[in-house]
Amino acid sequence: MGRGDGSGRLISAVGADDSGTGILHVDMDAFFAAVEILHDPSLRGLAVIIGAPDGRSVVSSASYEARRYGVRSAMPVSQALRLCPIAKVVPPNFSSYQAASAQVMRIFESITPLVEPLSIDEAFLDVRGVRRLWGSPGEIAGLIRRRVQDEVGITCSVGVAATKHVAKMASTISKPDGMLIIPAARTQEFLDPRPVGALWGVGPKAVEALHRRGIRLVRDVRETPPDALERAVGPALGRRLQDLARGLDAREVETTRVEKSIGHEETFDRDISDLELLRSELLRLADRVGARLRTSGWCSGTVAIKIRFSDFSTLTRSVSLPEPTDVGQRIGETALSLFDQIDRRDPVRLVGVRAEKLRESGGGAPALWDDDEDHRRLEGTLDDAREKFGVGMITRARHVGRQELRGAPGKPRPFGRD
DNA sequence: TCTGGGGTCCTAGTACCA
DNA sequence: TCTGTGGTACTAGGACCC
Repeated sequence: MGRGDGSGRLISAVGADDSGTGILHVDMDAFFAAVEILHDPSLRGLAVIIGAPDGRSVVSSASYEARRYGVRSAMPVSQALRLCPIAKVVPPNFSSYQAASAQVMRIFESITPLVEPLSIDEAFLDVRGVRRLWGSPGEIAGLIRRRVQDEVGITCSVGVAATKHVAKMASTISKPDGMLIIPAARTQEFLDPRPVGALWGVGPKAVEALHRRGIRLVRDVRETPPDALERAVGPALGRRLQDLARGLDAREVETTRVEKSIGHEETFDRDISDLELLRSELLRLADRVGARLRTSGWCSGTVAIKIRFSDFSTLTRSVSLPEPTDVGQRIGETALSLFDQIDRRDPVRLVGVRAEKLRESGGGAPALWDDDEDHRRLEGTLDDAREKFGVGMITRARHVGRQELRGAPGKPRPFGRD
């Protein structure tokens, strides 16, 4: 979803030329906020921010009324409230977002089997094979917008183009509640005047590197020699940008996705120096990673930990296991051994555990850690520590909510903000 | 002023082996 | 035996996405 406030919006007229297109990108508008407004109509027309009202939370979603004050996704809630003091802060309710998302995805799948969910609130659709059933891509985009509005009660924006990348750019520009069709023959005309930051994979660092070389527009990317571009942003991104700037994007709409890693991390209410508490948190996170591995039928070949210190510096450590595992206890022991090798110079604000190099578990391992006595003892120890130190509680509720969104490998990955 | 959580992908450095 | 080389695997860190 775009982070914009709707300024600079472009939309297509009904019946606009859609020749040569067939890929749709559908993106819900301010999805989390829209679902909250749906459930509480008194919020309609207000500046709504989705995020925890205290602690170190960031904005998960904001209504367009809040965006007009400069509020953006991923911004600390405290900063958002300074920009927009009248905003109503609503804690996230992930299960209701999941339910709305499932409803929307069902609409997509009733139109074409070629649906690629990108996140909880957006998807690519390939409608090239269903024209005789539903009409042209532009007509199908209109149909989807009407059905999402009528059946779910929220609005979405749709980009229609010949490729995924251009369709996604088009939906972003058409927000909110819009549709933009880019006929194949006019792709270059559409791309050329866009800023480089609009290209997929170009974030703040790449924008800075490109700007330093005078490359500001997609047209500049297209006209820059490949070797100069690769020197600016690296070989892989450089080559990709060459193609994207020319409207070349051979990626098909993929209906399945295999997860490559599963992890959990937690930021504490305030920074922690107590080693035993940090170790307890690592064990708890490892336990949850193991539980998700078993639910999904996967084993992990590598365990990684992430530690973020009070100065926000972050380090990761990882190690390959002699035998793949889905047992939380083993993952936890490995995480602790990595943790013990770290020079813990400063208080810690975040710890994380991740299972990588996933492979099928082949029958699945017994749940040694989730339900047994050791696990209960661990949680008891942790709660004692929390009581003693009074930290680390803010994100538990959010994690529980997120957990409900978690899918097995092969399902779309859910995202933390829309 | 303060920076979440869950992911993917890329790059660079290093180790190991033939 | 020592050195160089190329391929591969592993590890760490960072950028980016939503």
